[in-house]
Amino acid sequence: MSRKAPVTAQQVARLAGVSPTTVSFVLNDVRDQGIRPATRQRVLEAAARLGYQPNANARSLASGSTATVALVVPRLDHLYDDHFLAQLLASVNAECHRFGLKLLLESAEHDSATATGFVSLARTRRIDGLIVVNPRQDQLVPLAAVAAAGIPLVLLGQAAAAEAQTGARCVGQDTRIGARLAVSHLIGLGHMAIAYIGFAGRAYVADAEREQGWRDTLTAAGIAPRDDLLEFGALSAISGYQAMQRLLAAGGRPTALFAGNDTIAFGALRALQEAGWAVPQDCAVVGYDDIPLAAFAAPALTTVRTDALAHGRIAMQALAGLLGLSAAPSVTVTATATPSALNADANPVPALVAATLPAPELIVRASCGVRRPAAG
Amino acid sequence: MSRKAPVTAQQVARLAGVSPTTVSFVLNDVRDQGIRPATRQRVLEAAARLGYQPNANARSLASGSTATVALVVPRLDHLYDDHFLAQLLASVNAECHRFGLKLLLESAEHDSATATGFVSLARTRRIDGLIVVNPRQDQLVPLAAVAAAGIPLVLLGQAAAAEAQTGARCVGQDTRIGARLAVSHLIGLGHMAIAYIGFAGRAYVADAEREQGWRDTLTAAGIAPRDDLLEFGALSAISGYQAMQRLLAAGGRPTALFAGNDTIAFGALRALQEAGWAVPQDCAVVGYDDIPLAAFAAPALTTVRTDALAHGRIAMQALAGLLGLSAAPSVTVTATATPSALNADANPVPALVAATLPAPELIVRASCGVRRPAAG
DNA sequence: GTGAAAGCGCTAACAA
DNA sequence: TTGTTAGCGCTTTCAC
Repeated sequence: MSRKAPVTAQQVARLAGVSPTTVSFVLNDVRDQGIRPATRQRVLEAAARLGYQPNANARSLASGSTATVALVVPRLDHLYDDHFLAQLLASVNAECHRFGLKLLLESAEHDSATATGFVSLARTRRIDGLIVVNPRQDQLVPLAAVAAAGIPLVLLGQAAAAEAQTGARCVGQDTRIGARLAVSHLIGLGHMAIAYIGFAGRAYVADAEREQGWRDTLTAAGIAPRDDLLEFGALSAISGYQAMQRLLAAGGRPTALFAGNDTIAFGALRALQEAGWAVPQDCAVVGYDDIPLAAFAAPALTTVRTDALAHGRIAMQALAGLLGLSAAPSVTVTATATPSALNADANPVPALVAATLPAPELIVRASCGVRRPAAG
Repeated sequence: MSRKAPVTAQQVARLAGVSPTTVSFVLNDVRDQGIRPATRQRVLEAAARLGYQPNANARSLASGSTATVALVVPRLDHLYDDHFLAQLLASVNAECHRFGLKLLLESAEHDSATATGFVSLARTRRIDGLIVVNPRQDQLVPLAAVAAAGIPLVLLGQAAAAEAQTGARCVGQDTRIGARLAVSHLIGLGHMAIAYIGFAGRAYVADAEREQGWRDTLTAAGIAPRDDLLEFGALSAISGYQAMQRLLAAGGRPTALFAGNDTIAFGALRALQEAGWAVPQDCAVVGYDDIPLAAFAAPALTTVRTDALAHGRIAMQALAGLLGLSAAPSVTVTATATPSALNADANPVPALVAATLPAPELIVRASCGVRRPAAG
């Protein structure tokens, strides 16, 4: 069956015996036009009877806003191993809903530094604003240009420091804090030979920060960070497995490991086990992220929990603020469209993001050598 | 800084000394208009110099197509535990790129049965087509209406049977096949008391099928499926942990477990371990999905691998077929826009999806009681 | 080969 | 309080 010709505002207007303007006013809930309740009612009924749904493109073209935002992630296949990203995605999406916004998903993996997809998304007016997750260093310049062009932009996973550099709103935490939590706990347990396995060879800020946190905390405790206790994996368990094997082969004899993420920790646990090392007796292990399976590792994994959902939520709220949306969308009746996102004026009022990111938290389980508390 | 007034096709036309029409022809690569190479060149240069990016909304309004498709998932927070979904998302996105399409992400969790978001997406012309993942039973009627309205629709995770019922293209496998693989392997190892833990209380087709596969395979082998060896969890590890505890408490004394997914298997392993049961000696365990951590469970998890990436890829190819796009997009120069997706005519040629879904595969590791092959 | 002109369906001044 | 009238920026038919 072929597509039915869609119902237009014209038809609704005709059926209700009013002009298209009135239909537009009623359906967009323009209050200060003082539409008479009876007229309003008539239009609403006509729209409902015809099953009218406004054409989003026509609306966007005329109004200049799309009620759509983009979430740009470095690579979507990180989703396989990066639980933090999965949570981010889910919470950003949920928050979008609350603001009546649609979410366009974009991965930056195919973009060269010159022709970045997010720039084009913004310039083709497909979206009203965007959130960029963990931008690479070489993307900061094009991103600054996007921000300078007045396009609402939030950088997620970038500590506030980047705000001056890029002119974009930044939501993120210095993950050195989490690293400190993990490493100082291990130091407190008496460990001196604490290894670190990074997850991205310093390509991402978060990884570099975590390594720096490891260094700083050791140094502050009067322990020299040893390069023979430093290894790099990727995000995956297998990479952690291999990195741990290299660490063991190098002969540095770590008594504890701080893994850049939980998935890597899983791989490391296996490598240790295969090498005949008992965890935590021969080597304590601490991970990062508190993925759902962390509590189900053998032994259960001590890890640093950061609130990914809060990150996503706050980033989206910041973006909504830049877009000039602050309240939840009013629940509109029947065929009425989602409220259109109004463009912020020049120099939008800086969004007050009341909520702040909760501090990371160390979740102590069996793998670091303390008697295990309740599972989970 | 406020938003710069965007460059329009008019300006490009002026600079190139041609009409807007010609600009449109050149930039859309309209071949049969026989644009003179010199003119073409002039337009291209003007566009590049001005940094022209066509307004996507205007283009969609005029052409009727959006070059955007939606991916509708039941709930996005399933992403925390459902690795299959993560892979689906990544592969659908990657394939979108190849066709020059944008991806709108939509979760169906907020939709009541009456006002389904995907219906409105399609009717507001925000998208050219959509892929719906694991539709619920009560969504099939609205989905059939979408298909009947001529909107390109692919159902993912729905075996071909649903094709007649919904009028939509269905991409999926009967997961009874995978269940059979797992259960018959256990039977082959001599197990008679084989338990099953489902992941969704039969709410989703895939779960019901898996349970049915468990029943059928047992029955075919002359073993009566026992209700005291049947339990239900959710998708998560903790739910698997609890379900396994209930199974143990019920006293059915299973010698093997088939878990509805790997995450549940992780939970079950922990419950068994805490109860003092050795795996695989006292109870063999087989999972489903082959998540990246499956090989790193202790013991390494035997599991059924289905090719999620292929599912996503093929679904997207099917959708592209319905949209009348089949080739990869031509790589267009500089400022040229993405090729617009042409609407399929009435009664589009049924897409020939050459690629078929690979059959599920049993990955044998240590947890089912066979000497463990190489890790990974 | 190229241009003129008529929309696509909606919004929003400005009139009435 | 409502209707008239221009566009928004692009595509596309038809005439030159």
